[in-house]
Amino acid sequence: MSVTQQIKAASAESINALFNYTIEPKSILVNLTKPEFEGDYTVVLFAFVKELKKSPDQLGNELGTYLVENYGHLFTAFNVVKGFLNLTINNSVWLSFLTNNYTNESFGSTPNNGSTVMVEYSSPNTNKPLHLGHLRNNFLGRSIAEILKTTGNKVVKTCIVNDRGIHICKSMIAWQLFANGATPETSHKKGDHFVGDYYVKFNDEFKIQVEQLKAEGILQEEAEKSAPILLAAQQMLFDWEEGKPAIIELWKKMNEWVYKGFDITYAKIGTDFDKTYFESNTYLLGKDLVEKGLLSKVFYQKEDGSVWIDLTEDGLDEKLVRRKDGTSVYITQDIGLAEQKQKEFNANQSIYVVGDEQNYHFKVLKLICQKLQLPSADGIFHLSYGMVELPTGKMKSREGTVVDADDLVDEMIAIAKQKTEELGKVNDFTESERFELYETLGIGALKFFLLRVDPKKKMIFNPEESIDFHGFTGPFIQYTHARIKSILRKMNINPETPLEKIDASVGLFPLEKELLINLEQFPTVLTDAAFEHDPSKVAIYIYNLAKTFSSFYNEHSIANAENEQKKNLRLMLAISTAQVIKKGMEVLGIKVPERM
RNA sequence: GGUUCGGUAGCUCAGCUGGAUAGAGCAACUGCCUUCUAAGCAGUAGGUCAUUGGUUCGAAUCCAAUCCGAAUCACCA
Repeated sequence: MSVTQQIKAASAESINALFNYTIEPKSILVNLTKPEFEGDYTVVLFAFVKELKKSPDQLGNELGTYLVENYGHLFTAFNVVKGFLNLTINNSVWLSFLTNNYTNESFGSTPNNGSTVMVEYSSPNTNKPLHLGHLRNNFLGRSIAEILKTTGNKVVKTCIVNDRGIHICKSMIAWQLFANGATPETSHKKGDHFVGDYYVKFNDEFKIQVEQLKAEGILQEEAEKSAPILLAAQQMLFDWEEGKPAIIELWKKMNEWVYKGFDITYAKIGTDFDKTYFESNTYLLGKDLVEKGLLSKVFYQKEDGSVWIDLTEDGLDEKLVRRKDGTSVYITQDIGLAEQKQKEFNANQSIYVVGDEQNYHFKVLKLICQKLQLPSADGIFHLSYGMVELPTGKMKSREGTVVDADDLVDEMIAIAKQKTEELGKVNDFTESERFELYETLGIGALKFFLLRVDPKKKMIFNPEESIDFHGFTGPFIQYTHARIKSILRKMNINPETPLEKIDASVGLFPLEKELLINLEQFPTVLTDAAFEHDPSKVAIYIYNLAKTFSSFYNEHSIANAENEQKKNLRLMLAISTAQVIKKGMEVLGIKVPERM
């Protein structure tokens, strides 16, 4: 039980004993005491003042007295300011916490809770390379999966590859028309970029053809529908669905190029999946569910044969689930895939990491699944995240305003290299050690930058200003870790080094206590982050921990502590901090170096 | 137009289940490397928490209205 929980429980018990009045421990508000007051934690009493018919001061004094008298192992002193009961925690609480956990690798983890969670993320299209938006998606998905793992869930990471459809055919037709048989190898390009270039090429050509048609007096709208290259792409999609061998072969070949490219990017940014679904295999799923829905009258058929669901009673619109020609639409595939996943993994929860532009879609998806009474329905959770925008607005692939993932990653690594070399700290590193460090720092800075913000909120990225390495950043935290490791190396301390038990009378300086209070909150932060599906909670916490350590480090010497007891205390604090930083950064997918 | 989300320091963001004088980082300015790594530390300055009204002991936080911005409401995915 965390210290905060203990305070709540003790307060509830005490109020019951003193006033014969029952309150839920959860309903008691406990905060950290503001620095300008004496004490560690503060119980806010206003909520109970009226019910207990006491003045805030009276209540505070009576409760404080009772707590110190009966829970002396927890509290040593109290004071009351207005309606705030400030409590000083017994140092032995902090010391036993520290000695019990400073080498405990599972500190922060929750035991297995028996539940299985699926996390679907990344979900790329195979017609263009990954961009900054995908990076936010990948980092979020990966991090949420790790957070859920450490908090006791079995996690299955999945990816649905959008490998078919008109957008794929667009790059295929452009390649046929303009490539002259060129391949990624002959043009020395990464496969996903190579294919993406033809997608751009399609759009360029499309625009030209539309202009030509307009010059011939055809209206814009009509021209956009009848541009020959678009018609060719549509024919190609038809041929693909028919299984025409030449088209299938081309489709396979081009997708292979893209996958090779993705593999390189994924390996670099640390993305992986337990199960990958391909839309070309799943797009027909859900058709039987349409039939079932018609039978159970969840769906209805219009005169033209198309099938719909009426969601107006739920405050939404009517939604199509099958076209009049019998082909299924996006939502139907998703319903089918949801059922498929349920059959395969029987998960308690299924999290979809998808941008907030699809909020409506997922609302509808969940609602339809519930109406169809699919067992997976209630477990559907859309982890909706905000778009990454440029100062000039939204990124648009067609207008070339996207920030390419590979370019950005390379740039970050290059900046890390430059900054590190300027500082001259790695002169004795081998070539491969250096390269590894630059990757750790560059990618760490990028991941932290994208994960430190509340996922729900859109965020702005300015390509003109490079991502910082100072302050509230990944490298600052990595640096804190490296400094601790450096101290331990110099003092010849390793994980097996036994440290003497610390006497309760040792006394704690404010910064030592602040560090302890911070460290003790780690498990709570992880469970909160899991509950909220919010890695930024962890990022902010780890930053504050590193910041507190830096202040502590500057104020108090470890190697030259006042006495042996203090030296051991500070060593334990340092070891514990390094461990929490490492584990916290790990769930964010960020490595921490031993040296930098 | 309907629905949903957002507006906090010059910039990027915390804080939002109501609690003490609204916090960080960047940028600006002052100090601190002969003592465990200065990617650091300590400090100064910077705010009408979009606006107005309401709820109450107490509102950045809850409610209403207004202004501004975004997403979405496809037989696209």
